[in-house]
This record gives sequence, C-alpha cells and structure tokens, in this order.
Amino acid sequence: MTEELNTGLLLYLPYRAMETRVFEELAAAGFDDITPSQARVFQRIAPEGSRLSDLARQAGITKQSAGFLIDQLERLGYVHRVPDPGDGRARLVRIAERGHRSVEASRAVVSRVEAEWETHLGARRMAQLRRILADLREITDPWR
Amino acid sequence: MTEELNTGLLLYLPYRAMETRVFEELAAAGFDDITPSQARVFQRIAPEGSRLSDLARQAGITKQSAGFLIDQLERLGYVHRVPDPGDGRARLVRIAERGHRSVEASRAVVSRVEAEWETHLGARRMAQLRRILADLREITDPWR
DNA sequence: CTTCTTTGGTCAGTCTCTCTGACGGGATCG
DNA sequence: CGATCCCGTCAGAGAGACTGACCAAAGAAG
Repeated sequence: MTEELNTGLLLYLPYRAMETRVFEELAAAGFDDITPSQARVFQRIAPEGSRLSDLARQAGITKQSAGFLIDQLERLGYVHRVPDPGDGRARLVRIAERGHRSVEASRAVVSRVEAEWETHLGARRMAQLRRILADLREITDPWR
Repeated sequence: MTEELNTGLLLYLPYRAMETRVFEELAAAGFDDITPSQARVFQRIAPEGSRLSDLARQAGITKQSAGFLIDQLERLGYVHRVPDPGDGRARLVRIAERGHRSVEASRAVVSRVEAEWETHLGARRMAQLRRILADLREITDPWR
C-alpha cells in the first residue's frame, strides 16, 4: 500500500539507512572513534583544504560548533590545520593521512550500498534518481 | 558540472531544505516552541496512538530519549497519554488538539514546498522521484 | 499456580553537540 | 590612518542523546 508519506520523509529514510551503514562498517574497519556530527563536517572539506567558516556554513552549523568538531578530528588524526597563505586571519583545515584512509574506506561502503540500491531499483531508475536529485539540488542547496 | 556527490548526501540536501522550511513557517504560524527532535518523534505517531517504544524504534533513538521528548510535547499541549486498553504496562501517545492544528499547518508547508519542487522538476519527474523513493523504502526502512 | 523471561516505561547520571555573546587580530577600503 | 568587516577562539548554557539500573505487567514454561 502506497502510504501518503511526504517527500521529505521519503528522502530521509534512505539517507539515514546509508549513514547507518557507513558508520557501522567504518567502525568495524577500525574507524570507531568518529561520530556522525564530525563526519558531516569532515565530508565537506575540499581537496585543497577549507576554511572553518566555510565548513560551518556548508554544514549548516555555527563556526563555534564547527571549531569544536574540527578540534576533535585534529586530535584523532583525521585532519590538521595549516595557515592560509592568502589570508593571515584564516587557517586551512586539511585532510591528514588517517583522514585519507577513512575517506577511502567510506567510499567503498557507499559504493557497496549504492550497488545494492541499484540491484533493487534497476540501473535505469537508479540513474534517474541520481539525475533528479542532482537537479533538485539546484534549488535546495544554498551553497552551490 | 555534475560533481560526484554520493547518493546519501544528494538525498540529505533536499531533506534538510524541506525540514528547514517547515520549521521556519511553522514558527511563523505560532508553533515556535517545537524543536526538530520533538518533531521527528511526533511525526511518527499513528492516528490511533502509538506506544513510546514503537516511536523510539521508528525514530531510531532509545526509549529514554523518546520519553524525554514526549514529556515536553505533552507539556506543550501537542500530545497526551492514555492507558493502553489492551496492555496494562503500556500507555498510548495520542495527538492532542494543538497537535492536530500543527499537523494541519505543516501539511500545508510540505505541500507548498513539494509544489515548488514540482515546478522545478516538472510533474513527470516529480512523480518518478516519489515512486522511486517509495520503492527504495522497501529496503531502507526497517519498520515497514 | 509459581517461576522465568520478555516487554513497556521510568529514573539517574553523563557526554556530545549546538547555540549565543563577547572578543582579539588581520584584511580592506575610505 | 581609522572605520569596518571577516576569521577564528573563549566562555557559558541548554538540548538531546546514550548507558545502566530498575519496577511492573504480560507471556511462557514448569
């Protein structure tokens, strides 16, 4: 029976399922000291490094909260901070060695889950889903 | 440029956008004392009432956390608790008068946002999105 | 019917995450 | 140079989540 679930909740369910899977399998792979909140910020770090304020804006939290989380990630060896060559006020948060390994591991989990979804939906509808979501992003992602 | 965003994040962005909109407009309509956490539990209450444990399971939190949130919702007049006629241990959480009004209000916001999305995507792709998500729910929603 | 186990819910304590407010130091522009 | 804006931090407070311990009712087993 197709219940009348609103589209928001319909989006949330698979999102949550993905997040849960990634954390479970990441923990099993030895990255058991990272929390969902930390990961949501970590995920946004650009390859060349990001400023704290940018991360905060993108994650939708205050810069104080972002600073708190980045402090922890730094202590755990996932990131480090370097001075921003272009701006003396700022520092760049960059992914450290352990961070790169965790990225690699989580990428593998994501691929696995996406493959499962594709098996269930079929390749054509999976591609449609991604295309529609990417399109929707234009009006729902305030940051790019 | 279609970046290689993972499907989880792609799902999260519109979800978060929807949630934000609902809270903003709900607050503007006088329901300014409810928090996202409370709402995530509240949302799951069945028309005939739900048990605390069920709500906790569905929201993915412990029953203690759910109890904490339901206490607040009760104090604010959104729900009330009645004994479960079929089980002396249990009590049913039911939506109270103010709760019904807030449901009505949020339903209106959801419809509005969905209409905006439909305008952007087109009716055909919006329907596709909902159908695919409902299908995906079968393997990502542990509770039905 | 008694005993054991499961289930619904609460109490107590703690930790993580988030926010607001205030601030110091560097950049930018008149 | 002086006014202002932006980057990041410090301090304090509150919300929401967890674990562990517990009680009471229901269900299963003897």
